[in-house]
Amino acid sequence: MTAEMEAPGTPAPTSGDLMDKVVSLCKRRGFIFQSAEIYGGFRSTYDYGPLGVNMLRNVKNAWWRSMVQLRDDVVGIDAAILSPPIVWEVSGHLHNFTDPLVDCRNCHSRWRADKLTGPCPNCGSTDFTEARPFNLMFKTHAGPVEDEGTVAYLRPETAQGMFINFANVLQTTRKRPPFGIAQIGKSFRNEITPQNFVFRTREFEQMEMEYFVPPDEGPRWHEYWMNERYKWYVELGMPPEKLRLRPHGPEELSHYSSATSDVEFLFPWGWDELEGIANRTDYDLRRHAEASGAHLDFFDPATGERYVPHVIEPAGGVTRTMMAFLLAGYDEDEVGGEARTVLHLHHRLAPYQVAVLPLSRKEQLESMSREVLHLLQPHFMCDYDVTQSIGRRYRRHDEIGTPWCVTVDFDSLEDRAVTIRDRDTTAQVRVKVGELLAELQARTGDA
RNA sequence: GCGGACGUGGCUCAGUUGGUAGAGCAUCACCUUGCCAAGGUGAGGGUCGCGGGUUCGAGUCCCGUCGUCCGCUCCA
Repeated sequence: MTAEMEAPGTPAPTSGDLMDKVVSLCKRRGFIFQSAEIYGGFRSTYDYGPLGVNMLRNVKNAWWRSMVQLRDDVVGIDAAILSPPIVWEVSGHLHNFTDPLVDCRNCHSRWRADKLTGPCPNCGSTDFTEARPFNLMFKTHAGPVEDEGTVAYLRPETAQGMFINFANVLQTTRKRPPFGIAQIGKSFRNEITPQNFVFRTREFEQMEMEYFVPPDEGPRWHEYWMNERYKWYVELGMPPEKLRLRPHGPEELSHYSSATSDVEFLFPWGWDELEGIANRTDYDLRRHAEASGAHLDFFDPATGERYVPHVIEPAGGVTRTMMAFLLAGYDEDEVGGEARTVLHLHHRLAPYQVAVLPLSRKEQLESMSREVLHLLQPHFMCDYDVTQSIGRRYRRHDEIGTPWCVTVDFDSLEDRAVTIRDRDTTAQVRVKVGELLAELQARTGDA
């Protein structure tokens, strides 16, 4: 595919209330709740409910599967969230994540003090508030005494965990460039303005991979990972017309990057970032090697060369990815003249893959249904629902994206067969219980 | 943090010039039906975000606070 060049923030042709509908669905069905809601809520924090936690986990598993499990050149780690100030001094975050900010008392606009040389560009006033340093990192104290010596930071990105463990991983895995270290975990940024539901929150979860390559191969691998990452979303059912790759302009680049491209999704408010693929060059390894004295380079016995690898980093947000799939999958259509809400989610992302439904509450049906449930549970995330009519239960599962419903009816007691009902087509197929698992596994397309 | 709008049961909302809370949907139970949100009966659920003030009396007026949305900001 080719990268499009449209400006960010292009208005989306999506209906304005799609966002409201998805947010409402999330709350109503138990995907996402506002945190500390019974106390009036706590800004920018969200709790994931019984359905949300499944989907969130599925997003992470799908990423891990594609980035680690299916590759022989990438290994995973899980590094600490608490970290000493030196890590962030060296990484540049202590400096570059700190902005001195002033407010114009006249027009109430906000400016960066270090970039403001004269009067307010907005209104010409010179009446500013005092400059206050605003650091995006959460600071805390590790240990019983709160003094300068105990300062610790919550990581604002997971990436540094990979850099400071570079030598450890190299030594223990016998990997050699090109190879990668992947990590999924929480990061924290004290954003001035969290926004758009779970799109930008102060506590968030990242999926990052640092891919270490010989210095002259950076651009080639950058291109490679842009394409790989784009394909990942498409494979999970993201419509290509709602996805694009957008290269950053020179002025947009973060302090560590020589080139960055974003995978963007067409959110209801416009194109916005799901994932950034950055060429971090040798910036981080070199800085940490200098500051720590550790050898963060690679000796290639074949050529006799020693070099500091360059790093290509695909870094995605877990919660905004989940949100994008919810928005892309949300649909309202008609079945038999009745309106229904349906979430077209890839089976690997849906909170439940299968719902087992006895046609009625008769003892024998329930008993056989539980037998079917226990047959499927080791292989699929399953729900079991006996309440109210079968039609209502189909609609409930349409709304939360369950791809397949398995219904046990009165004939099942005689012929040992059940009905598989498909979410997208509502088509039904009769299958013997003995062949049910194989049939469902075939439908996933997963070998 | 600043400016603007808003905050009533799980959801969507109604509550008239201040007089002591309603509807639809949803949920649950029973009956009925037996493959696409059917019907009947009944039930649970709200100190109207929270705190204070004015008043004989506040969901309705005033102040503060928390939260949501839109702008300034940012990037997973």
